[in-house]
Amino acid sequence: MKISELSRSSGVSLPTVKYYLREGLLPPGRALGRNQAEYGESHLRRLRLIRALIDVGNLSVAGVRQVLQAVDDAELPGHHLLGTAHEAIAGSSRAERGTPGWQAARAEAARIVADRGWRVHEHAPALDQLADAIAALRELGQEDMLAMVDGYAEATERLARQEVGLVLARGDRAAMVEGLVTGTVLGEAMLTALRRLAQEHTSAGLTGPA
Amino acid sequence: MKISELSRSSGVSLPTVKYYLREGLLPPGRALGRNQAEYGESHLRRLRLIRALIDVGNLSVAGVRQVLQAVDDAELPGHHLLGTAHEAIAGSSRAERGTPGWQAARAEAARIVADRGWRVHEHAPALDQLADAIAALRELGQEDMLAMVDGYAEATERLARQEVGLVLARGDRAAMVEGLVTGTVLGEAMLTALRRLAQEHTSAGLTGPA
DNA sequence: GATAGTGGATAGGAATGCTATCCGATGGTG
DNA sequence: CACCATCGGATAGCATTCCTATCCACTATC
Repeated sequence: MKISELSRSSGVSLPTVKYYLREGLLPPGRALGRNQAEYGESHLRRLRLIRALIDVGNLSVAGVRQVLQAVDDAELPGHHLLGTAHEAIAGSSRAERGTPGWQAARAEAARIVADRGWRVHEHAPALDQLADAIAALRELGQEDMLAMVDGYAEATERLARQEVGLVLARGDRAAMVEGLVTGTVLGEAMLTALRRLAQEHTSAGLTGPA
Repeated sequence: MKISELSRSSGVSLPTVKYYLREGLLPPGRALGRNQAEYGESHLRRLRLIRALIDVGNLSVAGVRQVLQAVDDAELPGHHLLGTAHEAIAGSSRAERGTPGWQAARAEAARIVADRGWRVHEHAPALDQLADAIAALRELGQEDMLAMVDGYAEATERLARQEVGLVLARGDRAAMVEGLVTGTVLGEAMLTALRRLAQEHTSAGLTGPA
């Protein structure tokens, strides 16, 4: 198919498709001439993945590129792909790191993980994010909220087992890789949406009107 | 304290403090003269909250303003405050809504919530976000990931009970309001960070090296 | 009474994510 | 085989967001 059809059937405007091509999110089509190229189903599929990551996953264009490069790297072990996805999701935190308070929070994050017996990369971006949140709670004098950490950890551990199991249940590597990325990013979107709904339901039941 | 001291002790640059004042995130200080004003502990506290919402919670300045207005509205019932916080977090989704596929996903989201017996506002932004994720998964041919929804819902329901309980355990309204906001926003940050760590641990155990 | 700092206003700037326009080449259409 | 839409490729512009810089007249303080 030509670029205009790719644009039409994906719902992404033509200038935007060109932009994604420029940015290397979308691989170039098969060149038919100096100014003609053909795009296939894989391009359409890729375009949909890009939109899902940007629209639903709130990834930046740079983050998407990072993820897709990892997806396309056939050599990369699945485990590293997950790390790449996490880095891309994480984006660049604006939080102040390096202050004594943050360092303490960071150590606390490492201890929480170690106490659970979780083996994670010591430079995992999620450790820093956890430290960001802990440091912020302490700074705001909301340390009682830290009591939730255990509950969060237990819940996420159980969920991670299901998620990883689901991805591994797929046969081939390509499907697993896509499942890993979508599961990580879109799963997070589902989880946070459901959390908000559960909060609303619970708080309505306890504090709101009938 | 004067504005420069407020800037110094909060770690927020002076032009940025002025910017937050302009934007109405930070209430003006008590005017001492034509060009002097005094700021108190409450300003420092508010400034820290602003930074936490922006840095850790990834809220936009507009979202922070929305949340803070609700926080300051002493009349607003707690339940509505939660809704405001959710709206501010949600931001403006770029996802395509209104397509038949999305409408179906939206109906599915409503059914999931109804099946659980959750009573939520029918226009809750989180319902749309859930629909965004469901629609994206379907469009990408990853419907097997939808099997996770039950697990997510159950986990978030249990967590929400703990969270709401924790906030209600506080005595006065002001503390509850702040706890609600920080619990919603920073709790989400903690939950997602822990989810990533749990995923990394689990996937390492199953697919990675010892 | 110099000087540093103040509130207030306005302008500038970097990053992000597109969108618009121009170009010359080409492909299908009649 | 002429024509006009469309193509790829490139460059420029634009809207938004979140600050940052500069200027100003004034004032508290040393």
